[in-house]
Amino acid sequence: MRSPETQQPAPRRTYTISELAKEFGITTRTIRFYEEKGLISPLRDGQKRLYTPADRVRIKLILRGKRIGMTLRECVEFIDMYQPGHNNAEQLNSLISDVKKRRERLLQQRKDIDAMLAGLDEVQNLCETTLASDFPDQPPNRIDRNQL
Amino acid sequence: MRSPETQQPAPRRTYTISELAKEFGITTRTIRFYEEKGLISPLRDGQKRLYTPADRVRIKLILRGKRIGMTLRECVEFIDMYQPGHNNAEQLNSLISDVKKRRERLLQQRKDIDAMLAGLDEVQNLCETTLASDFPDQPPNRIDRNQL
DNA sequence: CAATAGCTTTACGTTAACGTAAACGTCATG
DNA sequence: CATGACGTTTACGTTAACGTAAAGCTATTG
Repeated sequence: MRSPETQQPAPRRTYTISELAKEFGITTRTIRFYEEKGLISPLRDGQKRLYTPADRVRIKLILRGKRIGMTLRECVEFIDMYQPGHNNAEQLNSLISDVKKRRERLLQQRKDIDAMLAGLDEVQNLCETTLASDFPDQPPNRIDRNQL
Repeated sequence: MRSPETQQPAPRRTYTISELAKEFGITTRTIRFYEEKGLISPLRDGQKRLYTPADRVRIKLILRGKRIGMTLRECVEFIDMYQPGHNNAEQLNSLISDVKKRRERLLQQRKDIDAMLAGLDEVQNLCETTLASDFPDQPPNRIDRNQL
């Protein structure tokens, strides 16, 4: 019944620091810095760092947080929300409270983004109509706005 | 025909630095810093700075940019997209190109935010079901998830 | 008129998030 | 065996975005 295909690929794989750096477009210095700050704790093969898939995910989450302007500290806080480890009701309620606050901030950020996107649409339309009316000779490069 | 009501409220009003600081929850130092960096150029009443509604809007836009992790430089770049001043076709096409790049980044950020929001929902659900099953005595504070 | 409140300039301090450089280990390879 | 290619630690440098403090102008108010 347990055919090999149904088993997880068993990601026993590990990564070197430069592999991850290359994959994520960051420097090894950055990865070591994150370790310095306690955001990741890779294994060691002798002196060399070995990164598990879990480490890789953490880095991914960190970079995602950074893209929306979170500090490293906030990134850890966010990631830590995923790790249970919380037992009693008080901690759970506290966590729920944190989640709610963070959600509010994210919703505000999404509002901000939507407003900016709308602004960009306006600007682009204005540019294109201006181009079409003032420079009818060279038609603007066709932009497929439906690609979104 | 031009009844006073149809006229714009004529926002002749100006603001002091501390008024704006209070309104936006920032310090006067921050506002002066933005001026230092060329992001705003308020008028002067003698020695004192006087901010127009336009200045106020710029600050608003700056803070909006900052909320989604833009640097001050990026904020100016973004705001500058709104100011035409661009005449020839080359500049217009360049601006369109910038707009497209910025849009891509914003869309990526929105993806990130949505992913994080989904994660938060999961965490909250987990917390609440855990609370409900492990501590049936004290029911969790009811959270109206439909408020969104 | 002295004090308080609010504004100004100048300038040095601070924190986060790395960059950059030096100096060294280690393993494969021509 | 020397020479890269890759890894390591240590440490100082850098930039952005302000904080903080000092010292002074200016208007009103008790």
